[in-house]
Amino acid sequence: MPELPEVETIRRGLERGILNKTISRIHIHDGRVLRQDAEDFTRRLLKQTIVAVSRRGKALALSLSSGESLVVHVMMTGQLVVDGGTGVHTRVAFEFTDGTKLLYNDQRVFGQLRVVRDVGEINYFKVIGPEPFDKAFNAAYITSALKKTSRPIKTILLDHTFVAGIGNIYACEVLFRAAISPKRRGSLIKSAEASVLHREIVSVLKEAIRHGGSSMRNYRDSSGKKGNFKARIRVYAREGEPCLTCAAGVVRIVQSGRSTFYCMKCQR
DNA sequence: AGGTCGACCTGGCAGC
DNA sequence: TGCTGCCAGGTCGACC
Repeated sequence: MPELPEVETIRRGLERGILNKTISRIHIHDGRVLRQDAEDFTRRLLKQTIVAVSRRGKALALSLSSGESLVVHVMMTGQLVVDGGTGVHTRVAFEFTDGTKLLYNDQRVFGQLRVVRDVGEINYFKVIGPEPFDKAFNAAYITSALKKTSRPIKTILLDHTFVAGIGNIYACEVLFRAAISPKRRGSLIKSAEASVLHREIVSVLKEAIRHGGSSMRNYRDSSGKKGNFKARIRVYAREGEPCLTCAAGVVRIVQSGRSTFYCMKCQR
């Protein structure tokens, strides 16, 4: 599912929907999404108040009044829906003392929920690279990181140790807007191009957040709504359709086992 | 050590 | 209709 803009949209929705609410009951319909014993999970969450909702990369952390955190990674098909009706893919349901609910739905059961004392216990938080909107993520950082690798730039953008939060859709969109071929080796990216990459990463992600993210299949925000950025997507999943710049056909290739969409004429 | 490739799951869709 | 194979917003560990 979701990449940074979608997870950020969920985070904002949760901030509106469940901040300061206290968990009164937990129903675990499918324990496979838990990364710990169900009993331990429940015990550490019951009677806890949600005091903050934060995001790092594509992971969410709900801070609890106990000082612990409920970390949720929705992976491909997870959804956190406030006050929705239970469906076939509801894996965990949280009830609050005011009678409202938060559902964790997940078709493919790839997502993970875990209560930790400190998010630093989770490997994802240890290895993840800078947030794209952080000062530490800039053209100089990009230039020096790319210099060291021969991997294709598309694969590098997907590597969350390089930068947090970019997934398959936005990697394709960023490269299209930067007019850089997804096949270009990192070490062959010039520093002027690194500046363009930085600018496009920031602008595409910000634009996507403004539009509530992209829904290709499963993504829904915390109120169950689809994102609107799909209408602004220029290459992702548009194989065979005309490039919006030059009208040549958008092509699909496979890199590191994942689909890449791009325009061979506009992206060099 | 850097880079690539399944495995983890369920379900929708195209093609026969 | 019903089967088969392919594809899907991610991440990790096993391998070369």
